Amino acid sequence: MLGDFRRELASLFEQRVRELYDLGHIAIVEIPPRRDLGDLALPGALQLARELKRNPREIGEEIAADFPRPDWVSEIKVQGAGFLNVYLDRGRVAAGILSAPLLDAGDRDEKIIVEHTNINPNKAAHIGHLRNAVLGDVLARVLRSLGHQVEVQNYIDDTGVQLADVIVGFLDLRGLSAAEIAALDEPFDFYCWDLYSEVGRWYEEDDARLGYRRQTLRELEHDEGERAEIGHLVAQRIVKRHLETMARLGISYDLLTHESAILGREFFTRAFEQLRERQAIRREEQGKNAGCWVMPLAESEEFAGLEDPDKVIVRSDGTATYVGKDIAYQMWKFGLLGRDFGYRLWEETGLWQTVADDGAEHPPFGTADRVINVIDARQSYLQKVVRVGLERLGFDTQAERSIHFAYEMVSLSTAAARQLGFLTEDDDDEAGGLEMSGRKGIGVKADDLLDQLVDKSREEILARNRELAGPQLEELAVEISTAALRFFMAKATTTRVIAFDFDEALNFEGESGPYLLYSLVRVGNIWRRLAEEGLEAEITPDQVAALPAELWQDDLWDLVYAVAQTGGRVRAAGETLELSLVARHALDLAQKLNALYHKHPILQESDEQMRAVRLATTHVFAAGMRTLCDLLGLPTPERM
RNA sequence: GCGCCGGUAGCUCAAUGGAUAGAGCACCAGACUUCGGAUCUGGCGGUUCGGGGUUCGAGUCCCUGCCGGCGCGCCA
Repeated sequence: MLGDFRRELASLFEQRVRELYDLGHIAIVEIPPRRDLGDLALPGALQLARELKRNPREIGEEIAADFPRPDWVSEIKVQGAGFLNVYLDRGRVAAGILSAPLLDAGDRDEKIIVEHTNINPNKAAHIGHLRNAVLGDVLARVLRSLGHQVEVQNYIDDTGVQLADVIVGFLDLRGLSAAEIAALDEPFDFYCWDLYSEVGRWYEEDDARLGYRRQTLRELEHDEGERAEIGHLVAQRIVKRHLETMARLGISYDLLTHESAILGREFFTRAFEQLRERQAIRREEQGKNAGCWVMPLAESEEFAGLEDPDKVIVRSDGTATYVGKDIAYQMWKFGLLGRDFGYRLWEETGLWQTVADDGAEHPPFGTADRVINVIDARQSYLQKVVRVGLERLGFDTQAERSIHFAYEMVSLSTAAARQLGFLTEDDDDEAGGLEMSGRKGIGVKADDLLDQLVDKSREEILARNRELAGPQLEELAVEISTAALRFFMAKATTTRVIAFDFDEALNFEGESGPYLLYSLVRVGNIWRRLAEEGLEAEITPDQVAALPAELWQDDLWDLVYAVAQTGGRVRAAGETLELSLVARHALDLAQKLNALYHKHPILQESDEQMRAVRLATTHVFAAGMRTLCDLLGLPTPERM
C-alpha cells in the first residue's frame, strides 16, 4: 500500500517538474523524521535549486500549487527549506492494513538455496553457531514471505580434521570400541566437547600422535576401515544432537548435505575436469606448491596484494582442498555439475540427507537460481575464491548470484569469560572479549544457555503468581526462552561482533524477545476483557474507514503508520540481508504500543467512537506484530 | 604488508545522504482506587576517533591518519 503511494507521488512530482521547468527529474520520496513534517516527503525542490539557481523554498511553493491530490492524501504542505510534505488519510491507511496482508508476496518464483548452521559434527553447538542458525532461519522465512522458493541446506563436514580428532580421542586416547561409543550416555555432544579439547592437548604432548589424525583422515576420505565406521557413528549421533538443539528454537532444514557424499559421488572429479578444460587451474612444477593444482588469483583485482597469489585446489597427494570441494558443491547447487547426490530420509522425519550410493526415491534438490551461504565473516576470503572459481569456469551469472551472507562472530564478554572460568580476575580486560574456540573448549554450549533461559522464564512466570504448572508452565517457559534467544541474535547488526554477556542475554526487559511477546499479550488481554464486559472486541475495515478523521490522534497514528511501513522494511531486509531491520521494526511497534497502552485506556473509555479508534489501533498493531514474529520465528503465547 | 569489519551517551547499540543524532541497560525521581508493573513518564548523560574533501545538506560518501577485531595455509 505505502509502496504504491510512494510510486504515485514520485510520478506526480516528476510530471509537475516537467510541466513547470521542462526538466527530467527523478523524484525521491522519503519518510520524514518527525510527524509534524508529514507522512511522506519530497525533497526535490532542494535538488532543483542549484540547477534553476533559485530559492528552493520558492520552487517548492511553485510545485505544490496545483499539485494533483490523490484521494488517499489529506494535505500537502511546503515546509522547511522547501520540502514538499504529504499527509495521508489516516483512517484509510488503518483500514487498508486490516483488509489485506502486510506482506505482498509478489509473483517471483526464483528458487534460492540457503545454507546455514554447518556445524562440524564433533562437539556440542555453541552460541556462535546459534547466531548462524538464527540468521539463516530468519533469512529463509523472510525470503519465503517475499515469494521466493527456498531450500534450506545444512552442510555436514563428516570427513574433516575436526571429526578425525574426536575419532582419535575415542580410539587412541580412550581406547573405546565402536560398541562402547554407541553405548555412551547422552548428551553425547557434551562428552565430545570435552574429549575434543583433550585431544588437542594430547597432540601437543607428542607430535608423533598427529600420525593418528593422518591415518584417520585417510580412512574417512576413502570411507573404509574401523575409523571411518566410527566416524559415521560419531557424526550421526552428534548431528542428531545438533538437530535437537536447533529444534528447540524452531529451526529445521530441508536437506543435510554430507561431505562424504560429495566425495563418494566424485563431485570434485567432475569439477576438476571442467576447471582443467577451462584452464582455470594449472599444475605447479616447482616452487613451494610443486605437485599441486593451483588457481592463480593474481589477475583478479579483488585479490591484489596477496602474498601468495595462487590458491591450492588439489594437494600434491592428489586430494582436493576445502575450496576445491566447495567449488564442486556450489556448482551442484546451481545445477552446473551434471551429477547428483543419492538421497535418503533422515531417521524417518521429513528431513532428507545426501548419501554416496543411489539412495531412494526423493523430491528434487539443488539447481537454484540464487545461492546464499550463511557463513561467518572470517571465511570471506574462501567464499570469494569459490565465486571466482565459478567465474573462471565461465559461469558469470551464477558467480554473481553466489552470495556470502557474512556475519561477525560471537565472542565472550570479559564478564562471561570470568564467570565461566576462562579468565581469572587477574587477567586484564580484553577489548572485545574472548574468542570462542572449540579446540580449546572455550565457549558457551547452546543447550546450556537455552536451559538457563528456560529456568529464567519459569522463574519470571511464577513470580507473576500465575496458577500455571506442569506441562503448560514448561511449554510457556520454552516459548518465552525461544523468543528471548532468537530476538537477541536477530536484533544485532550482522557486521558487528557480539560480545556475549549473560546479563544481557537473560534480561527480559527493554529490548528483548519477551518485551515483544508481552505487547501482543496485552492487546489480547484487552480484547478478552472487552468480550467479558459484553463490548465489541472486533472491528471491520469498513467501520475503521468510517471513523471521523479527527479521532486519529497523532500518537495513535504513529503506531498505525509504523505498521504500514512493515512491508517496506521486510523487503529492505531481504534485499540488503540486514535482518536486524525486521527485529528493530518489531521493537519499534512494541514500544509504541506500550506507550499508548498507558495513555489510551479502552475499557474505561465511555465514548464509543473513541473506543473504536483505539480498538482499531490495537488490531492494526497485532497485524503488524504477528507478521513480524512469524518472520523472526518468535512464538506468540496468549498469556504470559 | 595487503584485505574485510568496527570506532556514536558510563555500558551495549540505532540512525534508506535530509530537517532538533535516538533506544535499551545502569543510576536518580515518579505512575490515577490500573485493559497485568516482563510496562510507562521524567531526569542524568554527545566535539558521532582526529584531519582534509565532495554536496544545497555528511554520523553516513571520498582521501588520509590513529585505535580495536578478523582474515590472507597442500586446516576447514
